[in-house]
Amino acid sequence: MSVAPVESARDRRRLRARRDLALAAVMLFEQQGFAATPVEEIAAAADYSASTFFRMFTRKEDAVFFDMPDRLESLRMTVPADATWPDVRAALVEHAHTWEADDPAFAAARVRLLHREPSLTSRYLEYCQEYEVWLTELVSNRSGADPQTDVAAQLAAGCIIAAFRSAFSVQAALPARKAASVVEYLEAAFDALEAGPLAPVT
Amino acid sequence: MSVAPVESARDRRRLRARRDLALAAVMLFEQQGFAATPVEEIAAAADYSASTFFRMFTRKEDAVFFDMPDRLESLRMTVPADATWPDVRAALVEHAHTWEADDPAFAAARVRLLHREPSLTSRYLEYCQEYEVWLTELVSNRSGADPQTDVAAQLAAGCIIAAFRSAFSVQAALPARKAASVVEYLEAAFDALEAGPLAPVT
DNA sequence: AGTTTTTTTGGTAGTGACTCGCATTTCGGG
DNA sequence: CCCGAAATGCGAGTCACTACCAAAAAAACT
Repeated sequence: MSVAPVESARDRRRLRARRDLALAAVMLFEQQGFAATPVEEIAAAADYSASTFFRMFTRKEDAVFFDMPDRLESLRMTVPADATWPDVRAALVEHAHTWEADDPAFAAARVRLLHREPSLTSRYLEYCQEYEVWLTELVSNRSGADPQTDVAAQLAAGCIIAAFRSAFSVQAALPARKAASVVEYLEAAFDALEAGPLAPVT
Repeated sequence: MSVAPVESARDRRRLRARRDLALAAVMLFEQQGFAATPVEEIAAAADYSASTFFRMFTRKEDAVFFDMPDRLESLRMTVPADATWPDVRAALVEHAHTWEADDPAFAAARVRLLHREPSLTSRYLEYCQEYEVWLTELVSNRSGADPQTDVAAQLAAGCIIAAFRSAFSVQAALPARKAASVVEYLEAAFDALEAGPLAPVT
């Protein structure tokens, strides 16, 4: 058996298929809407069958987030279990940066699409919750409490993700020409979080 | 035409049907799981047809949250547009209180179910986002900014909902006998939010 | 009370997401 | 070059959800 974890030809083929299907999906969703685009059509646009689509993605929505599992995994591997807040902040900023580094236009289009289509928004929120669970564990490592029952840890994680989400949300709401990099909004959100998030309502 | 907004016999019948279907749904979901329970079975358990079920709820998941639209609406009507943070905090605590006031056992069971079943968790997160949108508008009223592009307002709203969610999450994680009222966890979460949510990770 | 009108309900048919098992093809390794 | 394993496509099946229609029930009106 082979020990090569990443660089097999099969893996490369698989990655390419996932990417092709994802690009086709995003394009079609933008043009005709999520509900109006059957999986069959997405698969056909990428020269695959619907069977293969569901072998690549467990759900129709997942095609749009084709790179999320890998990115989330690399985030998990990068940040040590005893990281402090500045570490986490820097890691998340870097995370957001790589997100749009490869193809800024596609990244922005996807963020906008994801905020327009309720089904995709819902899936997005599920991914955010995955981030939150990870962050909750990270935070509760320092206090030594059980992450499942530690209100303070869950609150901290939730607020960090709230900052994350607000950055993407604002970028998506701005017209393509006016929108800046997510990193800028994210830094602003983190600054506001550190300064006290309730400031504007107090 | 009638001007009576609430107390029509039709409305009462409708409310009762919704509640019966919801109770049947929650019970069956608890026993056999969400995916393993077809809508047909829920409807039959409440002596209705599947047609009627989908007339009452747009989605299968919505049955579990049958009282959410009303509760959210009453929250909107209660809190004035120029409310300050203490007002909002008090309103949300009261909101959480009424949630479990009628039937604490059912409320706790539902919260636990909702955290166990991914499909229900997803729907729950969508409702949380509705709260967030409302709070964002509330907060941005004070700053006068556009809620869609105001990072600070969205962050504040997200953090408030993070506190809300952490309270329910902790209650759901605790075994039925050990769990206290959600209000207690919510007050603790709000206190932590006011004191600075990043404290445990700094 | 009886009739008309409106609402509610259940049934049927249809679409599309998603699953499963199978036959065929394709591909990597020996 | 060949053999075993994995990838692909196909067909059948389940179920959520929608649209439509006909019958039953309730409300409204005389």
